[in-house]
Amino acid sequence: MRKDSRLSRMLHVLVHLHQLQQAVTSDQLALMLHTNPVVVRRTMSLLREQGYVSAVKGHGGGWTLAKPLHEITLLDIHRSLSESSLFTIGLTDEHNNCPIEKAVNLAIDDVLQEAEALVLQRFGEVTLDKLAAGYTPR
Amino acid sequence: MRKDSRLSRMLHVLVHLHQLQQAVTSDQLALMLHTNPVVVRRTMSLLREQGYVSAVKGHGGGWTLAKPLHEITLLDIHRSLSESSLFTIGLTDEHNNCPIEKAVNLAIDDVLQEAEALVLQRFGEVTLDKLAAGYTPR
DNA sequence: ATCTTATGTAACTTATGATGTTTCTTAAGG
DNA sequence: CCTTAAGAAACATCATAAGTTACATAAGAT
Repeated sequence: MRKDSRLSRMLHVLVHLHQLQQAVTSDQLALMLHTNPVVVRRTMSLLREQGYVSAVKGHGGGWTLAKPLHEITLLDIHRSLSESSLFTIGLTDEHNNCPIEKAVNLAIDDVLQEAEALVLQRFGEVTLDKLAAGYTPR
Repeated sequence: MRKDSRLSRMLHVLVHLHQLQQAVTSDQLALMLHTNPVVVRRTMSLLREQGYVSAVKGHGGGWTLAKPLHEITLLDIHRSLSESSLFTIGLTDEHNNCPIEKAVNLAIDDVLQEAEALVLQRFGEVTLDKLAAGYTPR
């Protein structure tokens, strides 16, 4: 299945924005991400809506951080980007009255919910300044 | 993103095969899953290759369990179906030499690997006879 | 032997959502 | 007024599970 690489891309962008300390245009970010400026604006605008970056039009404009890196976690960015599930596994809903289907879905969902909770907790523990400093795994 | 519901569907099928105690045709399973027999064969054949079910052609033929439910785990079926990742999140590989990209990917991958290990462990703990008996979450 | 029933399989279409692209509008500084 | 930037609409592309069509193959029934 096609992967959603927006989290990876946006984290990459945010740390660069911090290091550059000046407005960066969508065109420049697009070059950095090997994509095009419309994709950058589309994704960055989700972060702007949540107050993590701000955008300025016209000469000297572009994108800047609206919060310091240590106040932003992976979870913040993940939540800004996606309302959809973390997993490629889906449940079926073919029979509302089949106890076997219910048991199967319950068993799978039980595990996935536990795993999702773990991911969200871990994402919440990592602030972006740790990425700038060179992240070392647990 | 489109979900992969094959695990849910196949578990459902396997428990039904156990309860029916007789060969069930792809047409019958397709009715059960609200799909068509070719999709059933395509997916079931992955389980046949791993020895969890067997298929017989001709009159009275169809699919039967090749192992008792208590010898099959969710992990067994999951592994039979998918070589692809469990997560919708993907990493980027746009710059091999950017330390920030490396740190970002490492941070994300670290979390996802921990979560995947958890899922696989939990899947390995659940045998299919537990689903037949009415699964109760942990 | 032939017919019927079933799986096996190849080839193609569909659906979904991130990604990519084109084009135009709007805002702000020079 | 020109240039530079984001904002936004509309459409194309890509990958993959799912769906579909068509035909081949095997095994029991008659």
